[in-house]
Amino acid sequence: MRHVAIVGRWRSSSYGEADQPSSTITAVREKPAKSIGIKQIAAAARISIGTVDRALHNRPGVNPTTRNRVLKIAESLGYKPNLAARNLKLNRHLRIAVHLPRHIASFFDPLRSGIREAAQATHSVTVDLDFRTYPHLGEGDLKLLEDDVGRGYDGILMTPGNPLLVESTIRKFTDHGTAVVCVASDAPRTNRLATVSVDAATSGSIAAELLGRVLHEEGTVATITGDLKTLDHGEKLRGFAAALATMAPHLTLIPAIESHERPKEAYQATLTLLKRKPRPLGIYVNTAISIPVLQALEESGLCGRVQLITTDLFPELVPLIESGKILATLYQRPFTQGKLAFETLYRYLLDGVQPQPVTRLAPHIILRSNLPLFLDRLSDAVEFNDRSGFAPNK
Amino acid sequence: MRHVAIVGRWRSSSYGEADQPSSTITAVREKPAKSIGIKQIAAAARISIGTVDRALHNRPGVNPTTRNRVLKIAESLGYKPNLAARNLKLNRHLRIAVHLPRHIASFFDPLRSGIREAAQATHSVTVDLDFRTYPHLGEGDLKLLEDDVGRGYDGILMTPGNPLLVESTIRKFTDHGTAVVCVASDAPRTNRLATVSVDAATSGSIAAELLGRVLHEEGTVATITGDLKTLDHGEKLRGFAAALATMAPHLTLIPAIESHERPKEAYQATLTLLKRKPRPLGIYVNTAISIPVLQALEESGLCGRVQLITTDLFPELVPLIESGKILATLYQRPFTQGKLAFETLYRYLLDGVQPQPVTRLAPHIILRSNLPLFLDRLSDAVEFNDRSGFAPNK
DNA sequence: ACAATTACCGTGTACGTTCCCGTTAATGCG
DNA sequence: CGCATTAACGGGAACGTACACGGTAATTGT
Repeated sequence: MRHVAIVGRWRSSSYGEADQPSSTITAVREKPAKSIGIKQIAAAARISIGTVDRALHNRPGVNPTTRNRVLKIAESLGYKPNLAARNLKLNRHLRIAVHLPRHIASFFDPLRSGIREAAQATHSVTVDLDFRTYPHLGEGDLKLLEDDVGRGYDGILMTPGNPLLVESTIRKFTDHGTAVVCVASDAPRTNRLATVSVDAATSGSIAAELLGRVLHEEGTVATITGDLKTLDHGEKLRGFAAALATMAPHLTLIPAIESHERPKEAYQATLTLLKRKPRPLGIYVNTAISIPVLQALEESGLCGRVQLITTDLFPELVPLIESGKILATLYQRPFTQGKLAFETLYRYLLDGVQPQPVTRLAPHIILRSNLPLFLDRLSDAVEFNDRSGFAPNK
Repeated sequence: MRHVAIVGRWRSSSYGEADQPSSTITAVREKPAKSIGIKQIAAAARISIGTVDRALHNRPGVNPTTRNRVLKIAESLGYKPNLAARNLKLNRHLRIAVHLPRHIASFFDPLRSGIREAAQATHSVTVDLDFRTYPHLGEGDLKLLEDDVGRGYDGILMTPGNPLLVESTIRKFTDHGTAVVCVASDAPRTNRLATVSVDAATSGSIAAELLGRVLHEEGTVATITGDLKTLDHGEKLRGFAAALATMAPHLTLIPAIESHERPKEAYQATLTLLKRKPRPLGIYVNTAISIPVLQALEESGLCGRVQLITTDLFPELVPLIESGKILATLYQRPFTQGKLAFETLYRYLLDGVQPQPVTRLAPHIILRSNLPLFLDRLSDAVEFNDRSGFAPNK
């Protein structure tokens, strides 16, 4: 596919540049140039707009000589296609299914909001969003997915629970021409178009570095993880262990404790953990189920004495961070993840932009000092503004 | 101004919800409903599209009875205006001037990129971006601004150097109908529409909290600031001092040292600072001019022994973070700031959405462990993709 | 030589809105 | 009653593009 190198619309002027007289700033025009379109090109080339259209889009049936002439003129005139007209003509609507678990709501609700926000910001194309919800990661998701295979969606957004099981389903989607974008977790070695997630290994590394910086004495640290079947949790632990070895050699790691996302298990595990000798100096909880851990700490009277790093942000954590009982929490930015995932899918479907396969964003390190900046995100479950805006002007 | 409550296009279905039979998922339609427009409303109401248009937009010349009827029908049919068609008809182009200093390039270049990216993502409306550049914050910016007052811009993006001086200029712009959005720094108590910036006070607080957590012994910490005339730097110091008092009472603050953004001054100041007794345990550099500070530390052989927190991210800092000579740097996310500032201005100009006056984003805390995730942003000075995308399909 | 094929190009319509102008019917006033 | 005024509405052109279709000239076959 050929492209004309279109000169952008950006003009710039300088002031006080040695090699560029400041008089150049008078060169800016008062009124924007009459926007030039396919018609103006046709007039300049003395041909019809149909030919211009064919030439610009590399469609067959146009003489290579005239095509080049058109491309030249288009470039010299600074032609930029009117996207409103284009989108109006080929009246597209995108149909996108969104498959996400209900729990943990503090994470997936804002993720959904991010998707909605991005979809709403989409001017000029109507987007149909179909939200599908299932109880937990890896519980009933496959069945729900399979139901949508034949429905002719343009794309779907999903969080793969067990990457191995969804592979064939993803293939079915792509075979039907449906683009699949993973969000919040990856399903590598599948046909998925792209993945947007927080870099899990880095989350673990940050936790290790923070603990290493704060804890000066020699000792042990522990991790409490959710379910090791999900790719993310294993990645976090690997990052944690690796960073601990290189950046905090004075701390040794107690083997990971798996809580299987059950509060009871997490609570019991923490209690037995605190009875160990020597008692761990720090704990890294890499799942959102951190409240039972804190409860166990509290009941043991060790709340201030064991440094704690948690994951995600939800209302119950706020007072604990404010009081210093939690050193830091690693915020996985669900809203941003959703927004980015949608934008990736959207640009692929509409502009054909092949996205980079994985987008890894940096988690936010939330401390006591920057906590206030994140509090507004907690209450925006319904922040979506549905006034569709009839009035265009004023 | 009246609005019809438009039902959104989002559908949702559940699985395994107790009070919602899973059979509801079969209710989704295979093909998207024929998108309904002003014409369909007219047909349903047995009137012409002209009247429908008038009714929907509260234009005069329509009987209140029929207007209400139209609004009812529009709502029941789930009418959503086709923005592409709208934007095509009222052929808008936005003209926006962007006034930013050239230095510090590591900050303002990505900020410009963010603006460009957001402007490019704007489908369906052509945006003219005029970049104006002046050497430094507060040097010649006013003159350049005044030149643009009468040019009829729809909006301008700027970084106020000295907030007091730009007040009258901003007023002139708004008097001419030009919306002003500040980015990276604020000009409070002026007519500016909105401000997008990193919360400076929080930056300072984070620095203090980190130092307080890492330094256990009693001692002193120092700050090296740029120019206290710019609002941001003062805010950072206030945040630093406040957080130090509440969260790290074992550390006492040495009065701020002003470097006036000159490397030489920063270098000298650091040298004399290091000769003090007791020697400071930590230093917070709240401006991007941190290299001279590091040089002074290096020459004094104290590089690992004094905890250092810097600001922003540029290539020279990378090895210093990797080697642990810098504890952390507070990244002000220029790209995101630019993108957000543009989006704010855009949504106001186009949709009339009154933005919230200040948007404060959280700075990223860059440590050694999460540094790799930020490295790609360093090389994207020319990441702007200028292929304007002729080919709509495929 | 003429017909058939092909390569190239012009024309027209539609997309959904906005907005101007024209039309109708009702009202006001002398 | 006749005419002007006005409220309420219909009709239609345009915005810039994509694309189907029809047309013309050039090329080929016999």
